[in-house]
Amino acid sequence: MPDRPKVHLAVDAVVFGYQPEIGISVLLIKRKFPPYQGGWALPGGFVNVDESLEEAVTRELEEETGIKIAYLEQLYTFGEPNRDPRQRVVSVAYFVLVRQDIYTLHAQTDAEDAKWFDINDLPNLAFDHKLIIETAIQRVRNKIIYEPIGFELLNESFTFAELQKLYETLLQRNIDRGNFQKKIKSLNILEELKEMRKPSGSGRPARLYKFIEEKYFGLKDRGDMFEVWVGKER
Amino acid sequence: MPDRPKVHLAVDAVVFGYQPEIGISVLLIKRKFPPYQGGWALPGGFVNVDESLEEAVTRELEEETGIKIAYLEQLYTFGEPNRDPRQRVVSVAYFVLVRQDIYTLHAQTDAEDAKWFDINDLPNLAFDHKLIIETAIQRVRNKIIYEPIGFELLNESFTFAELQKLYETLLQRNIDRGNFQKKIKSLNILEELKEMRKPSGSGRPARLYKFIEEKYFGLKDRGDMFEVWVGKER
DNA sequence: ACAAAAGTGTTCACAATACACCCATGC
DNA sequence: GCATGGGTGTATTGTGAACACTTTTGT
Repeated sequence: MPDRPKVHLAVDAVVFGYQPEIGISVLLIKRKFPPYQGGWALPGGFVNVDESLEEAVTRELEEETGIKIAYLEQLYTFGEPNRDPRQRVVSVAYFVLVRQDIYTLHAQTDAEDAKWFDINDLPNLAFDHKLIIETAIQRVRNKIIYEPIGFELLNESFTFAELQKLYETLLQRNIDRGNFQKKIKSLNILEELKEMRKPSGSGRPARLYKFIEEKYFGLKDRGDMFEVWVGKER
Repeated sequence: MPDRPKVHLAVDAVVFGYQPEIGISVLLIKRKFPPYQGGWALPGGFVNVDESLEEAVTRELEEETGIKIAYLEQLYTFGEPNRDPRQRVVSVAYFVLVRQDIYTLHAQTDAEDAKWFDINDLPNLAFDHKLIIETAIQRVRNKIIYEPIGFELLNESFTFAELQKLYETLLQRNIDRGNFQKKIKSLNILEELKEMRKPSGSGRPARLYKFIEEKYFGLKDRGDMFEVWVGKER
């Protein structure tokens, strides 16, 4: 193999979290070194020669933020020659979903170093990281319609109202309550729990449900689709 | 930035072609150098420091096969540490569609070096290229349902029968003739030509159509989907 | 009792499906 | 005329969408 200048390989992670009151957030870190020193950027870093790409992402996330991954998927590889001002760096971007209940980690983490940002209120970003985040948002919005990845953003048990609100946030549209419930129930991928969620004010308590991954794989194998339809409402 | 061992970056292309009598084929090259010398592999090669990933794919395809690209899309990045037996090579895979009418190029090309293979009858492949091809086939099958990429595999003008046969081949199912025609026509992305295609044997001549990209973008912007439905037939 | 939120049932419209029928050509 | 493939029309069925109604809680 001829000796030639080498291209550096990095991984970056777009980590999504969800809070009902806030919406979808992305985890960003403040850079300690140039370029873009002191600026906000995606967590990530260079790949070691002996680790897989997924291992590299997981390691970097652990090192920089201590986050727990609920779902990890390769997003896209960004390789424009000038995306890093100093040298040629190609970055394999991943997107990550984390659960609500461990979302509070950002409080434990050094707030100067790692912070959640509402996806509708992002700061200026280093490199092409704005483009990467936009790509990730698109992907999640598309994917949530035909694959049950939304559950990875909620607690293990959740109510229909919570699930619906997540979908409404992601899809940016209102969904009919009754139809949503019937549709999801017809997919038979949820387990009905005995517990209920007490309402904050008045109102009937809501039943809690749990996503059962095995049931979904059954669906998939039979060729049936998940397909949370795209309601016309609003 | 710390000095560290470098990862090599390559691109590979899964080039798809289509012939009604044969089906979907993939373009492979016979390797001239180790590893896997003399074995069949995807066209591809290392990325230069000053070129984008797409430029690298295009250049390598030009160099190795002289093919003309109708559609190019990034597929996935394969980065398992041992996918190349000698050193760490991460490969960004692309899939490419080429048109029927230039498909005959493979005859001009040195038959010892580059050849089309029916996707149902592939030889042993170097590296993890079998996995890459399988991933590409999956992607094309999914994508053809909701994006009009099928046209890139046909001539510029085509009949409904030809289009339908392509879809039946890709989706591996029979489609009702009348419903298919109505569905595609309702999308309003085709231009009706004056010419007809003379039948090979007996039968009524078929009208020729042309795909108009601008019309499709109109659809997309309005939020309407392309959505070649998945008929239940067969 | 009333408000509020959860959950179920009912109706309507439209689109996918199946399939019948007509059209244009070769032999 | 008949076979062959192209093209259009139509009845049926299934499902999304809208919305009304019932249930269970807090105040």
